[in-house]
Amino acid sequence: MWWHQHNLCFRHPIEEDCSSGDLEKKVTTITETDESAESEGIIDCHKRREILSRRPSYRKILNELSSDVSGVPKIEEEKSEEEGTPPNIATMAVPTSIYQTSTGQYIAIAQGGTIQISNPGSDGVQGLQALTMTNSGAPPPGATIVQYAAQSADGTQQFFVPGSQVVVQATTGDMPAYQIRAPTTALPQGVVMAASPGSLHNPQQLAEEATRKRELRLMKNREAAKECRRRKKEYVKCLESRVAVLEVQNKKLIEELETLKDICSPKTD
DNA sequence: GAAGTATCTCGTCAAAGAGG
DNA sequence: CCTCTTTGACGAGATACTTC
Repeated sequence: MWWHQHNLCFRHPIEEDCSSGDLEKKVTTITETDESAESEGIIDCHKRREILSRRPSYRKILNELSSDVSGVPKIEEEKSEEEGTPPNIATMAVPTSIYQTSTGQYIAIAQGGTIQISNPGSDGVQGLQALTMTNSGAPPPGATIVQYAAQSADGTQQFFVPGSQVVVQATTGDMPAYQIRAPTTALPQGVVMAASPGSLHNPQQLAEEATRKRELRLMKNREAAKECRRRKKEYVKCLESRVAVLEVQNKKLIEELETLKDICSPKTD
């Protein structure tokens, strides 16, 4: 595991005194002793271990590197795409339509089927969430009416968007979830069905809820994996460029050493 | 061109960290 | 303790490259 080496870098020998078996599975033990370890006994070893044993993320590692070495780019907190202008930001600049929900959130529907949801409390881009309609094609002419119901007891909210699709907002926990759905054929367009918690006792509905939760989890993990891989690539790139810089530095130092040697011990003919 | 192999990319799962 | 996030591991499919 490549990150084990990073743990080696961050780990302090004092950890030997308070290390748990679980921790040992992930961290290679440093055998050499450190004189300062004893003097630092005052420090809460649990706290220390907590800090040191944390599995470093690519973002943290790279930011650590970037603080040490100038010229190393930092991985930003929220970077939607690597090169160029992120598509959601670009579309955000010129949204086709902007709507406000009953809870005060703003929804921007851009060309290409991207839906952006922003919270009123958030400033600028940070509160934006982008959703892409998978089956978004050219919206039918005139289909720009948004209809939504008042928030139900469980926080579920639906509203129609162009393209005869439905955005379903389900506020489970503190993170609102949004889904793009085709409206059920049984319901006339514009009629909103919001499931109340009491109506979920039906086994079929429970199964549907479980499926929905699973799909949401998979979708989130899919995106997380993409982001993780992007960070990993960036991190590897960063390391490679750092190696290149250090090689040049090393070469220069060797040359300098040779020059100094020549000066100090001139050849006698 | 077909077959085989190597490499890449992506989705998913599981385990552990992080935070409330 | 629970939920969410992060990331290594794994498998499947796609693509590139090589050999015949």
